[in-house]
Amino acid sequence: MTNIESAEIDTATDKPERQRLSAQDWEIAALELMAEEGVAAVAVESLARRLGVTKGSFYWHFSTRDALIEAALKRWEDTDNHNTIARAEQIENPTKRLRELFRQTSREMRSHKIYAALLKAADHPVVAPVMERVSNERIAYLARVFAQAGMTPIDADHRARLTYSTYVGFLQLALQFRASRLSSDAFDDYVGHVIDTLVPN
Amino acid sequence: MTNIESAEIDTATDKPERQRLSAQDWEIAALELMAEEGVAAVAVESLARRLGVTKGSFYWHFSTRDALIEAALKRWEDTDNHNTIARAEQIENPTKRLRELFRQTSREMRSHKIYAALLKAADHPVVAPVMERVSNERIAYLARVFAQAGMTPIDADHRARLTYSTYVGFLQLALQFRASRLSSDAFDDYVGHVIDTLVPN
DNA sequence: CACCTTCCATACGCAAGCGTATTGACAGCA
DNA sequence: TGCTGTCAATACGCTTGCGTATGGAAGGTG
Repeated sequence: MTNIESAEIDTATDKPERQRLSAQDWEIAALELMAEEGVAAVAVESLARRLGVTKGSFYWHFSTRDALIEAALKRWEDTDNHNTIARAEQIENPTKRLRELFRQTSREMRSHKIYAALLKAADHPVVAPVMERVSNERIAYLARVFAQAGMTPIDADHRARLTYSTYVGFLQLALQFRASRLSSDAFDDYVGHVIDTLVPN
Repeated sequence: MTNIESAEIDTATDKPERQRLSAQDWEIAALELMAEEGVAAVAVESLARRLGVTKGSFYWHFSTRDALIEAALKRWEDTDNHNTIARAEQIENPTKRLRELFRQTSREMRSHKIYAALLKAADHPVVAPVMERVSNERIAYLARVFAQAGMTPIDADHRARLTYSTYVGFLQLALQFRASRLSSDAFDDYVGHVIDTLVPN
């Protein structure tokens, strides 16, 4: 309707960006929404509004909603996810590496928010395999490091599972209801306690 | 239509129970469905089908869907929930009580399934306060016991949070994707490791 | 037996969400 | 300038789920 003007004024929502969109744009927006409001909130028309367009655009880029979610998760798995382990891998000493991994994980919420959102939607056929892959990879990695730190294979395996459960549980408790939300200092203190309890020696 | 016969034959689904329903029946059925398929699956018409009636019945007992969920959760909180702590309370020695609490929790899935379902729906305005209450109660209880077992107040608090996170995380990992599902023996072994790691002495 | 209360069925309106079909705008290139 | 490919708007149909309105059946009670 008012397209000639809107090329200049262009306040679909209020952001002056607006150009034609690519599949990537949709995927990124989907991840953003997922982090904030969960997988269920990633609805086609809702996302479209958010991007200042209509469904007509979406279905040009993706054949279906699940296709978008799948693509978005692939992107997340390939980027946000891989880096986490890769960065820790640089530290030689296994024990130190574990400590650093803990502290590192306790910051940088973005990727964790997405993981928490996926956790709540683990029954969804598209996210289930992703979660299974990611979680098992991480647990296996932890087990390797615990073993390197001197634990027996079985103990390392158990400790890895325990540690990862703690991580998952913490995400829920902290992100969901801000009830058990700690102050920054108290939080560091808590992380310290966790490290002392779970990391050998 | 075929009501005269159905009083005798009565196979709405296949269970020969069928009588007129009470609010309780709906609440219990709702909890059952929640445990199996999550809060989102608790839909009025779906539940009605499950009970062999129609919505007409439901809206006589409850004014709204949320009212049902609220009532069901209240029931859960009052029964399933209270017993857990009460039963452990009988053991004198704090350390032994903790061990027993762990082992006890590692069985009897029913109530835990519901808790896991609630966890995934913690953003729902009706379940949020329930979860907040229940979780905080349990964490506070754990902290008390850890303190009784000889830890300093601060450490007891941290350990309680850590322990409860482990519980929550385990629920997710175990119940959601059967990926990291263990055999019965291996599971007992794992629980042993958790106890050794988290329970003092 | 008449009647009232309790429980339930049926039919409807409404919103959200997915997916389809069709048409339009615009950019780049011939 | 006209053609073509890319991205987007509009309008539609379908399903699911909530809630309402209204009438009917069945059991107890006077």
